[in-house]
Amino acid sequence: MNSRRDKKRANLRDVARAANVSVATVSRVLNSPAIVQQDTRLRVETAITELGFHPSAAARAINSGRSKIFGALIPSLDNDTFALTIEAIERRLGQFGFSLVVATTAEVPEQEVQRAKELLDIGVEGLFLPGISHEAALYDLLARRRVPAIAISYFDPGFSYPTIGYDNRKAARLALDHLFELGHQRIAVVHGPKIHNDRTRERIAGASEHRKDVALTFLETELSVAGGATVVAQAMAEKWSFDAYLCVSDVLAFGVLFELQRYGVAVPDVVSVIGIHDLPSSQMTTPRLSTVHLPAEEMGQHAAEALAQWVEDDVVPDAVCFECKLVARETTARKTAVTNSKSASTAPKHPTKDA
Amino acid sequence: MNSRRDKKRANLRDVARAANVSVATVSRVLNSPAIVQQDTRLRVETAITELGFHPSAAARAINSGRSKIFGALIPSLDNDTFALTIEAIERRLGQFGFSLVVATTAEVPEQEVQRAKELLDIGVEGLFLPGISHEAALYDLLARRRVPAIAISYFDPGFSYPTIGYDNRKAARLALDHLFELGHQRIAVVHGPKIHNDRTRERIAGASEHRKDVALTFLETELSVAGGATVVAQAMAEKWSFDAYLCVSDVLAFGVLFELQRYGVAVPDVVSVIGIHDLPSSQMTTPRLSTVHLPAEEMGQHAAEALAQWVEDDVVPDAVCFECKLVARETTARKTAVTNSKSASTAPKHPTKDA
DNA sequence: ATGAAAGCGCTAACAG
DNA sequence: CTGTTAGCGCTTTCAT
Repeated sequence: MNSRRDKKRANLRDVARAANVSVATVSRVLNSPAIVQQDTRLRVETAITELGFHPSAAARAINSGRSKIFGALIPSLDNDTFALTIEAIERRLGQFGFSLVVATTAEVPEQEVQRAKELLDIGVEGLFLPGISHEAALYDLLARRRVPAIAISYFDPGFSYPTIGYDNRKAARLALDHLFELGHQRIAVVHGPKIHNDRTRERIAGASEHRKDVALTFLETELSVAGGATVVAQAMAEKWSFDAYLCVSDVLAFGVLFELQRYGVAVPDVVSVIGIHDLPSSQMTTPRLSTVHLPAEEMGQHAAEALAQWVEDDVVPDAVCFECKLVARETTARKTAVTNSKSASTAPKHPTKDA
Repeated sequence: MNSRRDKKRANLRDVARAANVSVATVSRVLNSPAIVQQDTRLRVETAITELGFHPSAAARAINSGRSKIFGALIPSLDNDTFALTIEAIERRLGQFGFSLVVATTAEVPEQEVQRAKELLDIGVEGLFLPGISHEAALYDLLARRRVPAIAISYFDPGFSYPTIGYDNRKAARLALDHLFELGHQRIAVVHGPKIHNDRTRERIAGASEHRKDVALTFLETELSVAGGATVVAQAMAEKWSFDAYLCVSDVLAFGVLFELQRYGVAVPDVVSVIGIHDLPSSQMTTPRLSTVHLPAEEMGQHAAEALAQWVEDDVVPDAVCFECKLVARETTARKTAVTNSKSASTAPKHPTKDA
């Protein structure tokens, strides 16, 4: 039978033989063509193309100890939260001759460790991790195997690994300040699970820091569009009344916005909604989502460069904090004096406890 | 200075020495533990853990000729079109001990070839490609290097590589039939660039096949939410009047829906909108998007299994066509007898030419 | 059941 | 400038 693996690839020796040179010379035209004589080089090059020779990455890796592969451990590609950043990383990495293996962890810590092991086993030279709160086992692994890692989407200059991200507290503060300035007082802070997600925790903390006269109600839900919708459905059912929803992630804001509209609550006339992230889709909702812009692609690019330089030149990257800034679009507006809402919230009872 | 690369990892020899056995034995406990005696195995195993030994993937690859890595060439991770599928592939692949390197091509053919080369150079054992229309250079590459590849999101049992996907024509036909049955006659078919995208072409073809009494206007735009919005903006400006928008991709449908709403055009009362794909977000818009469901994750899983089996057992996978089915939600409704639209379309002029 | 030794495809001294 | 020769870390006969 004619298997795919019938004839084997040409190797250095084959090329050397065909070009009548030594393997070393072939290796040279591959790696430093400049130092080999014009005609020998040409001879070798034709031999290479004629034999359809391609150097084996494995063999190269075994010698150099370098795989030229990085790994990224992310919860999911589903919601756009990491997709943009991953793509930015991948693109930039390509320019450095690195490839990226993506491993999704579904935000399950044990799976994260497991996947990290697999990545290290295939020989990745470094890792991108979201945030800094991970299993001790993960950090043990990294330390033992001396694998460089960069925490992204998070900033903490004091952390043992470089963090390249944004000030998540500030992002939340910007959003809250905006709502406050518009006169909103009773604000629902919608967020995903705090556990295993330091970005979420930081943003919640940022909102909490706000010392002014606002009543904050923290509502935890699944980190998804559906999760955002759930929160609103609950608020309507319980007849909670909020001036505004501060969604700690755009993804949640989408769900909140859509569900409010489903209930016929006018946004922003009756209720304001703001997110954090500025995903591409946030410009496309109706009304367009107000949010805090996180420079995710810029961050991805920088993280890629930083990790590449780290393993290439052994320079440990500095922590970097990218500025986030308010993007006030159409889902936030000044609070109207009288709440002449056609919404279901008839009893403006204010909840005081987390859901 | 204390570089990261100071002390080197333990290797087989180190373990062998520590356990007082030969390297062959260590290799055996690694690969076929059953055939080595209980106590020697234990001795070796403790040595392994004590030295923190981890086999080098590169060395293993060089011997086996197997990298246990696949590659995926996709246009982008940005819009969700491939994100779900990629994630499904990645997950399933993990269970087979394979990793996935993702390379994005921005739908630029030359870049696709370039990225494919890079993937092959790092030694991927197989490739996932969207659809079947790619540069001849890409197929040359695959043929010359004898790399298995599976075309996804597309179905053509006669194609030289296995296709695992859906009947894109049928998907479009389902959508169009639905609109027709609701009484819509003047239909805008919104699609991304036909060039380099056979899914788009097939869906357009599927819509065109419809032999009944409908007036189809094909509108090409960028394949993005913004692209969908653009089409509507243009239609409003030109005062084109459509009963319905058949968007060949949910992504476009989002843009169309949002922009119609921005213009105050009631969906579905005045205009119906339908997409194709059934992305997660399509359940979350207001009103919820009618669409044709494409089982993207199922497909991804199957493609992953198929490619894994192909390289493991040398069985060329069969082409598989996953069923797509109409999901009539809230953006499509029966055409009202009188078009009492509050939209800007005052002159129901019907365009006859592509934009 | 275990060991010795020959590679796998390539890089990197070291000679010349 | 080019060739010779050790390896890199592991798998795999082939003996024992």
